[in-house]
Amino acid sequence: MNKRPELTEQTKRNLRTAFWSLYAQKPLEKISVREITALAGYNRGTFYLYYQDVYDLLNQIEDELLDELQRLLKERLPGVLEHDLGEYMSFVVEINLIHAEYGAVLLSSRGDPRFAARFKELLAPVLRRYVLDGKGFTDTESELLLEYHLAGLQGMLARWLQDPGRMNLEQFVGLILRMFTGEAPAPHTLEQKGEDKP
Amino acid sequence: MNKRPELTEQTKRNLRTAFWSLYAQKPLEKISVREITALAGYNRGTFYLYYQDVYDLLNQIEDELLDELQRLLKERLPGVLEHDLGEYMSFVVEINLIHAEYGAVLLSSRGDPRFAARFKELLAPVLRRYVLDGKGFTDTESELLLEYHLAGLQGMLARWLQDPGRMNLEQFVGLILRMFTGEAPAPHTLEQKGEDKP
DNA sequence: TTATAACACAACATGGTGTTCAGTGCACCG
DNA sequence: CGGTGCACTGAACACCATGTTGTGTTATAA
Repeated sequence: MNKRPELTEQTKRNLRTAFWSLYAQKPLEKISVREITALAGYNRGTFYLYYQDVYDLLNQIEDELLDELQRLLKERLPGVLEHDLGEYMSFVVEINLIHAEYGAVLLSSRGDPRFAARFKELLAPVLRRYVLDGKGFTDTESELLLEYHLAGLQGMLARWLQDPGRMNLEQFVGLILRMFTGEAPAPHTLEQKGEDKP
Repeated sequence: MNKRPELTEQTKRNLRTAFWSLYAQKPLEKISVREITALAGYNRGTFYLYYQDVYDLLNQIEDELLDELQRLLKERLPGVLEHDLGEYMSFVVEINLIHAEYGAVLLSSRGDPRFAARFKELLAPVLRRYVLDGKGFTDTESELLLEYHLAGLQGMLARWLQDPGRMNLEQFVGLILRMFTGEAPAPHTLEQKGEDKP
């Protein structure tokens, strides 16, 4: 089986594209296999050659995104300790910006809470180390504060992705770091635009 | 119609209880009307006398919770400005604790993102005023930071509700306020247990 | 006592699901 | 060329949930 990988990949991609154009419009539970294949121009049976059901299709999209995020992070930033948190978060945000079409939906309130949970799990180790470790928190305190930062970051990222044009990447990452460090509010360092060079 | 209000209310309650015991176990999309009525001991048609479908049932539960939350807040804390943020957040957390069985599920990663969004909208005005206003933030900055705090608060609350026994209410509210004020980490003031009396 | 609200029971058309299987067209390989 | 096999079609299948409807039964409120 799979003698023509490029053809099958194209078919899967077509189905995925069709699904996504529907998912961007309406909730998952109202999307049928019939609709997807009709939109993509395939027979309904073809869908089942590649996916078990609609949820499986969404899962595969999510898996790919998360895998790529993790892969890129490990590839370009091997050993987080050697880099600073700002560089790390910059890269996280950049990657999300590349796939903004997906992330903006999946992380939003119309999205999939399970995807958001997995996204947060991916960032948890870094935040734990940089934001919480060595600050003398109880285990319970750490866990709760970690959740605060993870959920907050995810929520703010989702909102920024809705319209990234309103604030540039450097300023946005600055906001993130400000929340991480618990710095006293000094927003005017952010208000000045331009002059991003160190 | 509705000549016997107490009976119909009991029936609706029975259906809701049956639904909830299913929702606590498995995702919404795998819960059928047949299951609910079978568990509650009614005919399937009875369900449609009171609810349009399963989503309608969930929505009614959510509406009731949010309405009660808003009602209690307005009733006991009329005019937020006259009270301090600590009192307000204490009360918010208390109310959530009362309905922990619902909130812990609805706000969790297994829950309903739309409910979480509505919950956040309810708290948005207070946070905006107390945490962000008058600090010189840009509109865009305010909106993003507000989302950070709302999402963070909601996430941390959801996690705390999973097992409220691990940290008492005062300490938990202390954590929340710490995040709001962006105070420099001084966790040891929280670590001391007991001595909750003022 | 009687009207009727609350609910049961059963049947219905509709539509999605997941599977199967014979058939078609195209690509690649000898 | 011509054969082999893969990707896909088309149609049918049984199954199940949906939402609705019509006809009952029962208990209670007036």
